[in-house]
Amino acid sequence: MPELPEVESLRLLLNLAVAGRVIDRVEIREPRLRRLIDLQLSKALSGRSIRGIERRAKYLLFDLGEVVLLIHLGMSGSLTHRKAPRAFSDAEPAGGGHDSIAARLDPRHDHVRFVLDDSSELVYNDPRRFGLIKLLPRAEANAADELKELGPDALDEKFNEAYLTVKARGRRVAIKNLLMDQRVVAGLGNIYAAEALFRAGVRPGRRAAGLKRSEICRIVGATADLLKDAIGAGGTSFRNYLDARGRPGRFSSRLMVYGRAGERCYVCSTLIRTRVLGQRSSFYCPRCQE
DNA sequence: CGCCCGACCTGAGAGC
DNA sequence: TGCTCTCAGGTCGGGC
Repeated sequence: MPELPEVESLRLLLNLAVAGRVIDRVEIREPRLRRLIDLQLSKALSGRSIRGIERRAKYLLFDLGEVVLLIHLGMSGSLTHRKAPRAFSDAEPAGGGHDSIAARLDPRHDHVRFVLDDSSELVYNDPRRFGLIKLLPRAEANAADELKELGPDALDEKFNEAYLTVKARGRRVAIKNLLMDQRVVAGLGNIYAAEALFRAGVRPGRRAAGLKRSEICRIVGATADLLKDAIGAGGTSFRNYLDARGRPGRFSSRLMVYGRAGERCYVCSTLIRTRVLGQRSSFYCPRCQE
């Protein structure tokens, strides 16, 4: 699901929508995510104000003062901000509502609702329940198991040619798998690893250790450009990702290889191929990528 | 340590 | 229509 651009787009919208608001209460309808949600969450969060929202890799960190709320969307999670639920008499006539919010989200998978002091709510919806919602004491946030091993953010200056050169040294894994290893570089998933390699002109199956200096350099540059473009477009909606307003990302139409097996490369018209690497489908153009 | 694989879940789409 | 099969944006833990 959401990779760095989707989470970052979400963070920006949520900061506008809910920063400064106070959490009145938290309703947990389904605590069984990959790990059980702490049922004391409501008690621990009620009355706290949301100072701001940060991002590390694909994790959102809600700054609540003494504590930090860590949220990961897994493969299919979304977090949408909804205005106060309408009174029954205001409801849309049957068949009326079309465009709006979360119309595509199945309400059966609204697992957690954070009700705010203006009666709006933040709803966590996640059909596959691979996500994570966890509370951390502020002082221990950086040492949390989920965060302590993360490499530099893919948009960070620290993710540069020298760094990737060192990390690729002696590594026999495919470069795509290396890019998806969150301990090496944080934020890339299956879509953006494939897209970055297309932009860099490097095949996903190439062994990391066998890359030329110039290729490493192009991968780093392509990754940064790609992520900035994707964030600017509000991320990618391949299946059902929706942003905080319940709208799909606009980067989907700009994917060059992901999900395009058998279609023609937009650059050279060669058929896009697919190959499984590390149990994930990889897409590439055999002509544009060496 | 590096690497590979299955597990965790539900739903969409393809094929019969 | 309905069944069965495969696949899906991510981790995590175990085995070698």
